[in-house]
Amino acid sequence: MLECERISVSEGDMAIKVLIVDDHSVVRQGLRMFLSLDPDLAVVGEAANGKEALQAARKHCPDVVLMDLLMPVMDGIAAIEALRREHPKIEVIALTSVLEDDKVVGAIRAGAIGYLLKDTQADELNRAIKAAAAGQVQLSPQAAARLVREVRAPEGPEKLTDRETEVLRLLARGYSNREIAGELVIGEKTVKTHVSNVLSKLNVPSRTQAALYAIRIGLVDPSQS
Amino acid sequence: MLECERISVSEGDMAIKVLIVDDHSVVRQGLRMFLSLDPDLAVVGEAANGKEALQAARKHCPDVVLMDLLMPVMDGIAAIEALRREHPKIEVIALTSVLEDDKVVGAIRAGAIGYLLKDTQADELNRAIKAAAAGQVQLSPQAAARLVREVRAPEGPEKLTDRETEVLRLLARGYSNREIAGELVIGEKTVKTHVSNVLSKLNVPSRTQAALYAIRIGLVDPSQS
DNA sequence: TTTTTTCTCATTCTTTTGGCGGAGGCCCGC
DNA sequence: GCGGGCCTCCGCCAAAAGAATGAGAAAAAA
Repeated sequence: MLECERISVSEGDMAIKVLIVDDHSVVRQGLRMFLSLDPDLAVVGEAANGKEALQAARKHCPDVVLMDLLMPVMDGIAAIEALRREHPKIEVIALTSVLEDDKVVGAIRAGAIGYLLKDTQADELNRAIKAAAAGQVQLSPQAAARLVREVRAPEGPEKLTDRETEVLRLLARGYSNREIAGELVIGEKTVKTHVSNVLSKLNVPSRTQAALYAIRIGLVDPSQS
Repeated sequence: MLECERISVSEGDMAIKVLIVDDHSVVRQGLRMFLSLDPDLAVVGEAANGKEALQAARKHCPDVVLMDLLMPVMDGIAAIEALRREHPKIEVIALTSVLEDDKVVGAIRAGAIGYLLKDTQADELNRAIKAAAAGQVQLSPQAAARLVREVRAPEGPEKLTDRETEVLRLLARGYSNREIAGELVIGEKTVKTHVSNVLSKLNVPSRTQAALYAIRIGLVDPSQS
């Protein structure tokens, strides 16, 4: 069903086909330059967001995908999931400029085999790609550190207590801590405690993301308010 | 940017293009019948909810939109706001079965030029559409009464610039200022300026509420993220 | 060509948020 | 009776967010 073009790689017969996904064309160009120095690698396509990445993957059938995580239209993590679901044989290396705890875990969980920072040296990047093509895990040391911390936390959004759910509900309607405190007739400090617990349990870094979570799971109706 | 199909109206050259938005296909059919009796009017499209309405508006570029207020997915008032923001030249007539105080005001504030009940007579409806196309206000007497009570609320969200909209879009996906800055390749200070402007223009006190607004008007899809 | 808008960045200051640790009271199940 | 979870609150502290204002540059509109 998924027809991949049978490209004849210009150099060598076994070059690793790489797809670059990043919303900044500058970055794409930069990566292309990096990778072109290695005859074992062949950049077969580029994409500016997750959606394009899926299309490009269908068309070019790469061995490895370099995927930025912060992108418009379709976020990198979502793209990784979709990509892996559709093409289990394609390995994905997540590539970001900043190291974010939740992103690391999210990317790995979504199916990435590697996680590198954009300031990675050219040769390290090349090695990582080759490792990925061989199905070997390749993490930047920092990313690995973040990961182990999470690994032993078997994860899965923990259950919220009744009170926490209530706080989340108000939070997701745009209430400030003070307003929530007023509404629930408790102290603002208490609210902060609850909010902190909610953020930690949901594993999100900010109240806005907690609000988005609440909306996603239907805790609140965004059109009401 | 927004290309509208250059349709050649079957009858007459200056027929008023009307878009019907209602979640009940029966109602849509009924309205279509009503309006087809008048050669000056041409129904160019239908939509079942706010989101479809936005798409349909982009595609068909109507002169007047008949908008039901009670709809799933995207509420009518939110749709009016989004529609008016995107196409200031399109006039919207709110159409409901029941008269509700807050809905009237909300609809007008959102940018509707008219407010009619669904039991309106065919000829009155036609007149209202023509009036709306000419930029004239047309309210049902009852609606007018409710409105005057509320009249002096000089609100109305100001228009966001392209950049501000972009910032809002990211903000509504839970991005921090720093992340937005990284994504747009600008300084964090600049992002803060934009965010401040957005909050001020939307008249909301926090980024979370701005995010909720963005979701309400369909700027972002909460299920993606 | 002016004028206006937009985008950019900066500084300063206040408020809000969020993390971390501790603590007392309460109720429930073992 | 005794842990354990839950709710409540406290303080301290660092980071983030937000308001207010100014200002240069580029682009668009007049």
